[in-house]
Amino acid sequence: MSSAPILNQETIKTRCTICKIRSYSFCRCLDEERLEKFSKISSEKNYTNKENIFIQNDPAKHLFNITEGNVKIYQLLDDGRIQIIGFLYPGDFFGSYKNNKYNYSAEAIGDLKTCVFDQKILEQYLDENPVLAKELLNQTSFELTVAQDRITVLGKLSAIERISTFLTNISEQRKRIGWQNNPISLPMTRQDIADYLGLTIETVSREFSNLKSSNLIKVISSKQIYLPNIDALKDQTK
Amino acid sequence: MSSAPILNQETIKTRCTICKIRSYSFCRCLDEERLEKFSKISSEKNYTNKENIFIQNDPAKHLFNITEGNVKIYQLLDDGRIQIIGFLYPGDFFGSYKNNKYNYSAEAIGDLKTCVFDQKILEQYLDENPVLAKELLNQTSFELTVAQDRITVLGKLSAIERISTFLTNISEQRKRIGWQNNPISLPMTRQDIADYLGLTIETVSREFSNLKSSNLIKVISSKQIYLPNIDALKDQTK
DNA sequence: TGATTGTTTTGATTTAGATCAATTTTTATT
DNA sequence: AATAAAAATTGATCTAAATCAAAACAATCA
Repeated sequence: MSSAPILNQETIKTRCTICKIRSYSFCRCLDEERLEKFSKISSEKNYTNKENIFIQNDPAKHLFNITEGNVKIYQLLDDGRIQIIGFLYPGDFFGSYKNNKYNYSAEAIGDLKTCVFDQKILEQYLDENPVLAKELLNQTSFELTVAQDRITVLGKLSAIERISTFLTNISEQRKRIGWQNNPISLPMTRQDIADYLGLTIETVSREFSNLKSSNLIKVISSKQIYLPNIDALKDQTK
Repeated sequence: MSSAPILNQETIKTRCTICKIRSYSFCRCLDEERLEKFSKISSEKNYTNKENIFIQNDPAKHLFNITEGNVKIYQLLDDGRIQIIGFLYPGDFFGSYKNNKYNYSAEAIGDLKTCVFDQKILEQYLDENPVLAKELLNQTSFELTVAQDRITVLGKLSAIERISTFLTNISEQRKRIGWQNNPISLPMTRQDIADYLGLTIETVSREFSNLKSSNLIKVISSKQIYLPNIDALKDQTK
């Protein structure tokens, strides 16, 4: 019986060491030794398409890290209007590591695997491992610049500019995490894209058609888009 | 001659200990002893109305903390369109503590006093004082939620909703830092408000007039607004 | 004090994107 | 393969906010 916890420990240790997204996730700053401890304070949790991970204003108890799949985070207004704050990909974290409530709702797009941390335990771990606090600060600062860029997109860009920006950004994000960046796969629906860009589904659809007729995109399938001329597409983004 | 550096040191120490905004700024987490060291790695720098503190894409060398006055941070598109990312008030920090370039431009609104940190020196200090790293992480996380809320404002709210949200947010921010929260002073111009809310100056002006005729605001002077019924104004924000 | 300049307001017109309404296409189910 | 359900596209019309234009108001200064 005494071997059981050790086996378990080994299994947990393995989870982090074999994790495919570690190299571009916030845990990349931890060495082998620290990682072993870190494995123990996290656990795996999976979700299926459209499953809610948490909703806005819930008491914030967890921080999540995507290991596989995609997430949309969004805010709902009381009259039903929705604004998608962001689409998240493997290596991205979401939830809250500190605040008392979640600032947005989170929903799985397709099958999703996450690595979950209890907020309080993570905070303790941060105190003992300042290097992780600094890395989280780095990543949060980067998230902030992304959010600021989005403010400009929503405040100032036209529909065609928003969509061109969206497509080129996705292509760049794919390149960053070492995925195929052309053609790009769009895991979200056209409605999601509309709710992300502050447009209606009809406008998104029309602008996709326009880009298609100007040969700036090639719609392989509605969720597989080839960008024959990324530079020309970038010119559309102003 | 040997007394000069000591005097200087005393002066610098005094600067932090007598600082009026410390209680709501990121340095609030430091004790007396640490604060003394902290004083030495920062310096004071002042600006006048419309003076640029830095511009977007400049190599990021400094982090600034507002001790007195207001700042607008903004992004410029190449065709001259402008989006104001945020208006900053005493206790707010801006610039960059890590990234290689500034993500926005920063300009003084009126007379401005700042506390300036060299990025590299601050980063060293963070390594030695994890408590400050955690506090910066907390504040940056909060900034991120503010930016996310702004994404929803710009993506989904109508003109009248944006302006009502803007006014009630300012009132709440004033309350938070212990200032007069009604009437509120608006240090920025109507054009600035338009560029902040993704609207034109004409639309801002018209909606101010509408709020005036529905008795939801009282324009004491163009930059002094009284909110006779904040709850009713909040209803406008949806 | 009046002249000049900058800021804000108000009015008339235009337009980008929303809304309303069908189709068409894709995906899932039996 | 046929059917149903969901997602995406296309067309016609409408509208909130932009644009264009002018006047009113406020601040600065010689």
